[in-house]
Amino acid sequence: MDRRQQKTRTAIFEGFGRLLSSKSYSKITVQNIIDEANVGRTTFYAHFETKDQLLKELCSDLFSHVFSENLSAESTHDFSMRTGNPQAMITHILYHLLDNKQNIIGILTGESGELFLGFFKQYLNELMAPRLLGDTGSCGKNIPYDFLVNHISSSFVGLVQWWIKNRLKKTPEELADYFMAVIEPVV
Amino acid sequence: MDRRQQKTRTAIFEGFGRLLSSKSYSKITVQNIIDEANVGRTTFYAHFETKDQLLKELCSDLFSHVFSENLSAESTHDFSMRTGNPQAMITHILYHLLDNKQNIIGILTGESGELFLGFFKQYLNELMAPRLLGDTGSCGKNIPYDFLVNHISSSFVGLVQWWIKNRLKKTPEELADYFMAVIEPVV
DNA sequence: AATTAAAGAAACAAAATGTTCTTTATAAAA
DNA sequence: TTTTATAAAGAACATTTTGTTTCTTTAATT
Repeated sequence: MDRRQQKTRTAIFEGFGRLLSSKSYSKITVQNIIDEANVGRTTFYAHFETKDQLLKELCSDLFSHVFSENLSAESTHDFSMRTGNPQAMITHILYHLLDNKQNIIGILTGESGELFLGFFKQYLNELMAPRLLGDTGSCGKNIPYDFLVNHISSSFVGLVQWWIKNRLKKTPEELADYFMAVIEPVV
Repeated sequence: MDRRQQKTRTAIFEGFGRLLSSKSYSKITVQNIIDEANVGRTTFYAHFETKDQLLKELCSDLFSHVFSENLSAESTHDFSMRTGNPQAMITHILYHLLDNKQNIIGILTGESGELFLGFFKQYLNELMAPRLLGDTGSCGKNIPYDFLVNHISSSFVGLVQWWIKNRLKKTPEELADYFMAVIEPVV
């Protein structure tokens, strides 16, 4: 793919990311993005149909990265999280949120954090929650399986919200402990 | 207060509510609201500074109603939910969501449901979660109290999301059972 | 019936949107 | 290198939305 396209795409993502940590999604205009990314108007619309589309693609980028390596699919060689060891998996995801070159925490901290966590939850529903639950579901208590999946995802989103609200004053390891404590009885 | 103001305010709320069940918040323009509510432009701006302001006030209206009667504060004479009996409390809230003349389910079902559940969570944090937890916190496991409060609120929001996603194909009683099953070990 | 306050209509500048066209720069292929 | 093709920039445009203003009409309170 053309290097120019790559550069433009990156510039837009980065500019958008910077804006998102300083103002809310709904208040960000295409004009702002154009100015911040320093690209032409035409160029923006050549890459993204709308601001909403940009948002979606950014989320894909962000979260597919978070869930990538080892975590998704069976491609993993890391036996520590192949079966069991949910603790490791959770810590892993949280570090991924922290780590990144991209601006995930910045974006999540901004006014539109909730919006992103909405997308995040979709990924959790597909990639994390089902791996925490056995195929079994919980305690045979007659609770729908997808209710439990949803519960775990919601709880994880809640965890992240709490973490951010408390200005990251906890390590991923501590958080994993908390999470397991409230979720373990279910899985 | 002047009846005219009341009528206008109601007209705007209702029109806005109708719009919200058919299109997403971000795509709704002030012009749409004006047309739908059938009030003058000037009138709208006399009542609400911005669309965001309208949103906030609508949420206040909606959720303060849901949490009102008996539920909030000590003003309750309903001993069934004064202490304990969380089951009753949850069922109660869920019925309130269903019941209403207002369009809560419609709004929650619309594209901006998440947005509203964000506001909803704030109310839960203040009014529901702390009453489910004793003053004690959980199992003495060294987990921050406000983490647990947040966990419960997140879980409840998740429950409502799941309920809506499944087109309300569960009774509040059933949902309360599910909720207690996943949350009881914590409280 | 007189006073007060709200609603409605019309018009406005400013900003944002999405599109079209031309020119310039950059990458890939020969 | 030279050629070819394609992406980006820039400018201009009609539309739409926004938030305000001015003025008139209508309804409530006293």
